[in-house]
Amino acid sequence: MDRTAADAADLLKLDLQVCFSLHATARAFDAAYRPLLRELGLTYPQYLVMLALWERGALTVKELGRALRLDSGTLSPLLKRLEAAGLVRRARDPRDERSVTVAPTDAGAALRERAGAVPHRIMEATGLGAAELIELRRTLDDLTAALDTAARRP
Amino acid sequence: MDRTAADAADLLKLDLQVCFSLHATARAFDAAYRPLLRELGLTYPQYLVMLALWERGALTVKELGRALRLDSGTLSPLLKRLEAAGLVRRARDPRDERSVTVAPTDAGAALRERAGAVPHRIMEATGLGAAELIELRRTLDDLTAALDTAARRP
DNA sequence: CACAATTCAGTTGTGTACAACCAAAGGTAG
DNA sequence: CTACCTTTGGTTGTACACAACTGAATTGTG
Repeated sequence: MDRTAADAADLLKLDLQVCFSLHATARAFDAAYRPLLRELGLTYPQYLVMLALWERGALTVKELGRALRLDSGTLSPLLKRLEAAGLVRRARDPRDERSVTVAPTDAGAALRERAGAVPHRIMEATGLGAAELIELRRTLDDLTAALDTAARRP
Repeated sequence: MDRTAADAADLLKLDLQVCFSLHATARAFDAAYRPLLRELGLTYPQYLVMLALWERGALTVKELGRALRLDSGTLSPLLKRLEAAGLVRRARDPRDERSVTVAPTDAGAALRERAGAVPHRIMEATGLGAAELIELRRTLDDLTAALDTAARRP
């Protein structure tokens, strides 16, 4: 294989390598969060839901799904586990019985204090500065937007 | 809240936002691969296994796990599904009966041709050039390494 | 040789993640 | 008012992903 052919083959492998690296990093992040969240009795997606509720008070399942990019098939059982743990309350909206409003209980709100140390410890583990993290986030969001757009025009 | 306090709060949220963006991008990549791989009857992790086998011929479960960063609890059922689909063959290594060697069948090898178009179509969907993809991959790999190192020193 | 420690694949249990489908509630055109 | 359509949350089925454990095979050590 000559130089040009080798380069072309490498190029075709690039997307795969990026996708693979992406999954590896996502799992490494999970592994970093896991022991910290374990002390709170939360998984990472459950932590995301609690963060959204701490920030915005009460949300419907649909609003949570849009904010976290998760569908009802993922959220429904997750929210039932959080409810069973006594951290959130679920109730049909009286004005639209199709909607279910999710809100933190007192115990769920109290958990916020104990969760305060998590972000700092994770940021340390990344070994990156604020500027680099901001740049990375922008790159990832742009990439997600491009993939979403491509998915809608097949 | 004054400017400095707001900046500090934003900084603490950064790791979360990066981690969230990371998961979102990983899922967007999955969604981009899904319809292409569906035609081949593969999921993305199964595609990764087949790529490794196409490249290197035959690997033990342990070698696959190290290459793809997956453990036996994930690989065992995945490989059984690939075997049930007739794409790979599994056999105990006669020289070490603990090891299981996985190799593509003729059908598995033949699938490589049909998979040839996948990388190009994904790369188009990312909307990124080679240089940007290379840079992103380097950033992600560094980040994974930093998180792995931090995980080993708690 | 005997026997403890290690390696390797597999199993079980829990928790995402998504597609496909369902039922109830609400809205709308006729 | 009725028939249709959309919205919303839920359920089912399939497939990762990992922790914890099991059991067989191998290796190391006295």
